[in-house]
Amino acid sequence: MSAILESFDDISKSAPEPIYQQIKSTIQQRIASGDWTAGQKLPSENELVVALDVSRMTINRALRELTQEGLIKRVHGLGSFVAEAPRHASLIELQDIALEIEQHGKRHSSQVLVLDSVAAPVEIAAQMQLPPGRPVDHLRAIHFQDEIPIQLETRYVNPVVMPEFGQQDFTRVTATAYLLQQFKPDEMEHRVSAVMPDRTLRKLLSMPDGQPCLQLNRRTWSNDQVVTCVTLTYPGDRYELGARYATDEYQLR
Amino acid sequence: MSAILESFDDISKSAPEPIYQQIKSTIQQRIASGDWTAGQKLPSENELVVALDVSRMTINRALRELTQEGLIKRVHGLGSFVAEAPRHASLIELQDIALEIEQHGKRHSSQVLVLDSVAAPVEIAAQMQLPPGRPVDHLRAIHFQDEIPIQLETRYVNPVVMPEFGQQDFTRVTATAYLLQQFKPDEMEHRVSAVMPDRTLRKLLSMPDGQPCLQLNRRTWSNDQVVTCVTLTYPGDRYELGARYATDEYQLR
DNA sequence: GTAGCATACTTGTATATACAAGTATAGCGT
DNA sequence: ACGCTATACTTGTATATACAAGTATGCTAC
Repeated sequence: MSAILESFDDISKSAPEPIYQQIKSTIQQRIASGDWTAGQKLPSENELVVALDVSRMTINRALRELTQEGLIKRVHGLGSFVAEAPRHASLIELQDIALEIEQHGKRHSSQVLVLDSVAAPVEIAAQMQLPPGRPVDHLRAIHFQDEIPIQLETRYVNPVVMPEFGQQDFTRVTATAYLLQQFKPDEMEHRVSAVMPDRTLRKLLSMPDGQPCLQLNRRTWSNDQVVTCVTLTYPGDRYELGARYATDEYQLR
Repeated sequence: MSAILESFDDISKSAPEPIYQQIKSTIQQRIASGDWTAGQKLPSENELVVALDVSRMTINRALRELTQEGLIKRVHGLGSFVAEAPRHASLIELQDIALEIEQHGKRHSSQVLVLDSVAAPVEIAAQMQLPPGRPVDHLRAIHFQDEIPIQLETRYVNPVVMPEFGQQDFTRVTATAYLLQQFKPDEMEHRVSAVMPDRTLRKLLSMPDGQPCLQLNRRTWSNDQVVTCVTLTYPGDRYELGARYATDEYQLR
């Protein structure tokens, strides 16, 4: 029990990050690391109050938001518990494919096909809310899970916001991981569709004839500017997007 | 200004629903009805405090959660504003297809192909966490947007939880709408995949040869029981799933 | 005129407190 | 042995209060 509470050592009241966020991050890390396993009971709010010397409302907010994000489950009158781990890539969160693959116990590798700067074609310019022809960084890479191609990443990046992007080595760190380090997205848009691959795409993803692809298009904003827009293409037979979460309240709109 | 505040008439402190939820619902309705338009400024927290005679923390919680759900946007030091309307079906929320189609100004109709009770096949039983062979209600329906087929719905329902399901007329009200009236889901799971339609499916959806389908599988829990699991199949060329939302904070896990 | 400062208003976070309501358990009486 | 109750602990919600920090506006000094 006290072993669990020791995880919360580095909560600082004068940190730039708010306290409730620090608590959330700590719990997230413990769960992600496999340190806390599914079904395990978390300390009660009151235990955390005395352990962290923080108001109960602050802890309540942290745990409530974690519940909404599906990381923990709370039962009125009983306690808080680590939720079952979702088996699929999350549609909700921004996830680094390398991390995701490794969390499933497989090996990730990637190959950069293209990394250059191009004049934005009209569709891309429209997506990025830039005038057409404006230079944008362009990346095309394949990601492998145990040597099997599982994702084609086609990404455009606004060089005004991310000037160093073109100089990175994306075989060692994925573009997603790099970008997440560099900025904090404040808005995202996801679009999911099913498409048939052309011959090039089929070859790149080692796909048999007649198999569809699942395509995820994501735009990411920071300070009301589109920082990056990316198209992730998955072989339909090898991948599934998914999400599972608690619905504290849902709505029709 | 006061016209806006009049929307909050029916907030009751003794209602079974919590106050913050009533506030959320009120705002959601006003936005959904088109009453409040994108970009419009909402009353400040303090204005709502005096208007509703409710603590600021309660209002703060309502607005904070609406922000997280992408319905409104808040700017520190400036105010709260109605967010831009998302253009696509949301992956996050449970959406009634009839409503969604009508919100795009089109006409919705649907045709029930099958509505019966069957012994649960093994895959369905597994999905619904029931013993195989247990009777489950089974619905198969096509949804049309302006006479064009746009979604095939294949649904299984746990009759223990929803005993009246088999007796409904699903040409007048969709199964989603009916179920949403009947219970409050407390957990959901979504899986999205790309599949090739077989001949039957191609015919039902009036699809040309060689076109893939986007398939959304959703399970819905209430009180830790699977109430319903549904597979929604869309023609790949006529539909796109999407979501856009603010990321108050995102995380890698 | 303009730069800079003061101010008023906004949201963001944190606290202490209170009561309601759900769950499990120990212990009592029969 | 069985059922009921009291109790202790849990989460859920609501309030009043406080301070921090961001934004816009208007005023003042130059």
